[in-house]
Amino acid sequence: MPELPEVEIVKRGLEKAVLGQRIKRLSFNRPTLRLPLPVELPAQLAGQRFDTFARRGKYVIALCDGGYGFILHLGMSGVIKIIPAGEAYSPAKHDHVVFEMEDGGHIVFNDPRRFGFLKATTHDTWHLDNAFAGMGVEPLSNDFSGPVLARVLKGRSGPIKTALLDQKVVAGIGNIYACEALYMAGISPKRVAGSVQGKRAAALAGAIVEVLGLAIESGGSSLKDYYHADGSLGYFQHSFKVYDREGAMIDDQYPVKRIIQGGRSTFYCPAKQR
DNA sequence: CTCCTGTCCTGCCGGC
DNA sequence: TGCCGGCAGGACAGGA
Repeated sequence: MPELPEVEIVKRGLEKAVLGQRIKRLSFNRPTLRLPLPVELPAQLAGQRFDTFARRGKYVIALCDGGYGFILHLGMSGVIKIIPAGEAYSPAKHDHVVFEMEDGGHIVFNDPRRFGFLKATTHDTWHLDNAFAGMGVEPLSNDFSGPVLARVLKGRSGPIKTALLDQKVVAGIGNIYACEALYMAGISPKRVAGSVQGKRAAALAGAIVEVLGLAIESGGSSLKDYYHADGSLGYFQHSFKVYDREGAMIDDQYPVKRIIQGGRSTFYCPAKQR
């Protein structure tokens, strides 16, 4: 579920809550998520301070002053919960990873479907991790533009919607924001990806930047200090134009349709997207 | 290379 | 009320 905006909010929330704070203890409540949890990590991180949080695509990178750290992916259903110092932490179902901070606060990774994972890494090597090999341009960086998008789409014969979900094309876009950006740009999800060039590519790049930026903004502003009352980070109220709105009317007359592409739902408004 | 399918796992919702 | 099928925001492997 978490796409780039939600992951960005998680990263900012962690910065706000525990940057510079010392970890007292890290514990795992099961041996494996999507990948085995790194058994060496609790010993590496005990007593260390968080000194860096970063995001690349849908990944959060967390590093400590001792040089060790981890790369986190929230999968489909993962959330980070922050329980501030002074509040009691009561373990909940699917709390798989628990950081107990020196000040008494807790950071918890909860993931019912267990598609998420956590990998050990270091300050010096995290950027070399396989997770980032071949990953596409960061859409909110200065490196992203219409011409750049046009270049990575060139020659692709599959539909544009499916291409946008490929993390090698653009980093961090998932099913929701692929649908929303295509709607905003007026481009049909069924259009051949390679035909999104020139003006269309510029419009789509602009729409991607806008829709991701707005989502981060609304997440940041609608969350008190970036976390919910229950402490969970990573979800916030969105208002989507087409996603999950099959049958809704655009301009009171054009219905939103749902189709399947690459085994996943696509929502779009045929009358408004070509 | 690109594309297509299946798979991992739990929870929730709608229909009967 | 309960049971069952379908579907869910992701990513990767394997085969064509």
